[in-house]
Amino acid sequence: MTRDASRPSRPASPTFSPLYRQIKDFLIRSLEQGEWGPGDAIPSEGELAVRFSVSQGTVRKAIDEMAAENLLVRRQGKGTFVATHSDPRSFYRFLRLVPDNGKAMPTVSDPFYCESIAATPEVAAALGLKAGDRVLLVKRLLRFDGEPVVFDEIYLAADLFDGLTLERLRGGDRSLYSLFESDFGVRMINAEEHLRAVAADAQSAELLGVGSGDPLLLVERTAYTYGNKPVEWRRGLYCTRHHYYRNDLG
Amino acid sequence: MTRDASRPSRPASPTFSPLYRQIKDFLIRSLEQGEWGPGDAIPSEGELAVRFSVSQGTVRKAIDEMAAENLLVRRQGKGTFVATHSDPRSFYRFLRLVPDNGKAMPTVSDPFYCESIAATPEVAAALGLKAGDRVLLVKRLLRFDGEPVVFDEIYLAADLFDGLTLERLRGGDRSLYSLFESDFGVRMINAEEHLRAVAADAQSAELLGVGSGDPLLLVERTAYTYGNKPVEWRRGLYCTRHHYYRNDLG
DNA sequence: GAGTGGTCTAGACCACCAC
DNA sequence: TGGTGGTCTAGACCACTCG
Repeated sequence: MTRDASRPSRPASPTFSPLYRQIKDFLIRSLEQGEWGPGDAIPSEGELAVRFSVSQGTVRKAIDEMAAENLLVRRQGKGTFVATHSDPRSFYRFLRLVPDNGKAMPTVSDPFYCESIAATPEVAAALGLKAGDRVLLVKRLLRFDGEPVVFDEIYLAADLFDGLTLERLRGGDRSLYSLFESDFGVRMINAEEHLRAVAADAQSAELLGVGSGDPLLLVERTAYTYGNKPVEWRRGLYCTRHHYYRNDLG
Repeated sequence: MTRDASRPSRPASPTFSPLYRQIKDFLIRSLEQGEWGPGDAIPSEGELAVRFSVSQGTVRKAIDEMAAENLLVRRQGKGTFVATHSDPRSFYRFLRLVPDNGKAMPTVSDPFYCESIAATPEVAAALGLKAGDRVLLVKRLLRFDGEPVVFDEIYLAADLFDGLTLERLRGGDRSLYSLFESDFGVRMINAEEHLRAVAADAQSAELLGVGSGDPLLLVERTAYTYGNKPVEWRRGLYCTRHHYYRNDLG
């Protein structure tokens, strides 16, 4: 890694970062550039140590942090793998809705609208675009055990999701993020949600089978890919009659 | 630590846990028993290594995990300290409400009720008590910049908070958890929240200055101390007209 | 048995902090 | 100046997985 030849010496540069940090950054850049795809194994710790001319412990620390951030998944005896939304273990990783009776219910996504529109100022700001830029708007219902529970309006930067159509969305029973990942090479890394209580408008009430004016949970989500780049903004209305939004505070 | 004298050998016991795990467990038990109080420094890594007859790296791994779980706080050059709710850095650590305009507002807790009551089945279940056991009920308003935003009903296991009165609650401008920690030796470690959208009842509407039937964010929280023991359950109604509940998804 | 991640050691030096 | 956490090394052995 970037370091002068006389090993034990340290650059006193103001932008100094430790070796394991440089390795981590390198690995993240490699993921960004698709060096290894979702689900693939990355090289073993030993091999990376040789490649970077550092000890295995240093590589380990870099990978440890990335595993803690859900970028990589370690599997003892097998290797270290690039995290993927296609893995059942993290299928609806960002969905915090839980039925009151605890049972894990079959979740079905039912998209019914997909068009290219001009970004509103609100959407443009969230996605780092200019107002009027093209974005894709997807509308869908999420059903738990048949019952409609979430109405989502999903905005996507059009240039990243070129060719996305309602047909492709309605294809398999994968999660949206799984499809984005495999078909468009866009991997959602983390997200931030803003929650509010609002009164149902006529359309949402109709779709969710509640009365107009009934309280709904409004969930606005911005989702980020590598480099904290926002690539999705969604506005979801959750019916919380028989479900709740679960959050663990550390 | 528990391990036979012939060092390199490993007990093949079915309940084997690695050395750093045993050290971590020991440290947690020490915290539980008040060996070191909130804000205190724990012994240095070197000293603990000697005490447990392990290398510093092993102690380090134990402490690393505890720091990641917010049980300890590392400060380079100074030492490792027991986390505390009295520290400004984690004053309202569990409060996720944020004003729309981003400004950090002065948050004021205004308790107006504190009585001992018999636990309802719901409260008893949450706190691991029997229905009818004594619990303390505290009601309070939370104001942001003078404006009432949260109405909390807080239930506490009576035996742990003996002597808690409205006067003591109204004392300083510390957070509740800071007071629980210093006055009753009960430290909140983590919590789980269940969120729903509900319609305001008459009392809540009055207190929060909204219309009866207006949508409010219902936040039910169970808070745990060491050993995942539930010690508080609260029902909060959040007015989300000018504030939102912020959640980061990893 | 070969390869991978998981644990552990003993020792080195650096960066930060307080006195 | 001495003590603390932060980084890094070189090497050992263990536990798990798979062919």
